[in-house]
Amino acid sequence: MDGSTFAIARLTLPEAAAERLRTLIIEGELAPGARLNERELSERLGVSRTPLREAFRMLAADGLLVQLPNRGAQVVALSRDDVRHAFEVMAALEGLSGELAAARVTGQDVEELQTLQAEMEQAHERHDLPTYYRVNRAIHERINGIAGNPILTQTFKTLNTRLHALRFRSNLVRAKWDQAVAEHRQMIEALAVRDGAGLRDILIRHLKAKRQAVLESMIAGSGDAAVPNA
Amino acid sequence: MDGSTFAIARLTLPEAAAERLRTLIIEGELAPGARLNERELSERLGVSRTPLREAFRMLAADGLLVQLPNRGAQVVALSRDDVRHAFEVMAALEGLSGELAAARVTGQDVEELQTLQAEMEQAHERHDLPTYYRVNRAIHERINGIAGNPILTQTFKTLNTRLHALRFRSNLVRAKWDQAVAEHRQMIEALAVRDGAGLRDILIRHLKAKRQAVLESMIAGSGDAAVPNA
DNA sequence: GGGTTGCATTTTGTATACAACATGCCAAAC
DNA sequence: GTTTGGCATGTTGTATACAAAATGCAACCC
Repeated sequence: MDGSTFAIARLTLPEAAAERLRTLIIEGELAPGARLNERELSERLGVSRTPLREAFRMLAADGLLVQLPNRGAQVVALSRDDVRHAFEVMAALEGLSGELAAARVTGQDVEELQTLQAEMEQAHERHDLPTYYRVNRAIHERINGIAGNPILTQTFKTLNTRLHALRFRSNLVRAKWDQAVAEHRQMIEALAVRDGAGLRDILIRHLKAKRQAVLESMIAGSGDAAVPNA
Repeated sequence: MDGSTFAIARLTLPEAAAERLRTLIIEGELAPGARLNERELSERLGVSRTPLREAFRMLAADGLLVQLPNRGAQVVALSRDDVRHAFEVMAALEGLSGELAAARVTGQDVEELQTLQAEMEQAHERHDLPTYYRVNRAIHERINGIAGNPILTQTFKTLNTRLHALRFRSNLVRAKWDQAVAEHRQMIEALAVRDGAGLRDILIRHLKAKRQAVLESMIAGSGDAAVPNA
């Protein structure tokens, strides 16, 4: 047996703190560029500074925070270039994911995806954005899972989390939404016939549209970030 | 001015500790699967447990350690599947790197790379393995730099560091060495004529050969790791 | 007045004491 | 003989005290 199949997930305190902070960052409670005071935050979270600092390290590894020596942590402010670069890498990874998934997909996988797709289209029709996002995410995670490469999944997830800190969800315009739903249908069709190259292309196109949406949601500006993020 | 141009690099204590541990792991001083006792290690490194724990978090993010709740940290033991997965992702990233580099390369870049290539071939001829590795690494970093995508560079580096923990350097056989040098020459030729697709293919082939070498250097076994690494 | 220097305050960095948890052993019960 | 429960020991987890560094302010000098 797996051995960890029945293990109950116990979140350590630093993990829990990191999770909470991640939410606060993604929801914009902690704004990009904001400096995080350790004492204040530890009181707000009801945790002492030691586990909080470990949480900082984890988030810094995720790219959500930057830590400056003797000057603490601040929330990253992604530049337009950062977004472009992240999407460039994510496109390559999605492409790989598509090829692998097409090679390994089973009939049952396709059925499950078609169910999800139907669910998503219903949400689309009744303008249920939250459900749409949830199912959308589920579909992508499913395809990633079919690809069967945990390192790929994890690498992709890290980049994705970083971008989520931008909170670009808000302004999804109708035309793009329609397009995204259509692309999703194409994905599953490509998967069903195991067309790896085709799926690859669709995923990359899909991601390019997403990048465009993210960039448009960002206020205009140069490629400079408000905060160093390397 | 840049502002940080004259800044002297001060390594924080956790960073320094992480760096030292990274070396110890890569050089095999700390064997895969080994459990790291905090008190003992902190004494050996002359550092208290607090910064050491932050170093652990950093290395865990790099994928060099796994941290089990209430059971401390252990050095990861990569399975053959892990290696396969990592190379799959790295190949996709290298391919992207090649395409981007071909699109952005300048004449000066090519000249510099040709100098490095000559240096490498000399090292190859006099069987100077350490120099070969150093220049080899420099060339790859150079190409990665030309691609001009810091996120790509960093993602790649992380995966590379992970694999280095395997210490596969030792058994490089003659035939493979010759082949690697030849492939390097092809890379630079492809770059010189801005053949992105060509460079992409060469880099991916190059990486596949490397993967093969790494897998052969690992003792035979199933895909299972001695230590959970997710 | 503009600039610099030194001090007070705030904040981060490190060490360490204490608490919680895991592990191995031994004895007792079945 | 095997299993279970409790205990002793060691190791990790957390809080906190103290040290070091950065920051802001005010006095001082030119």
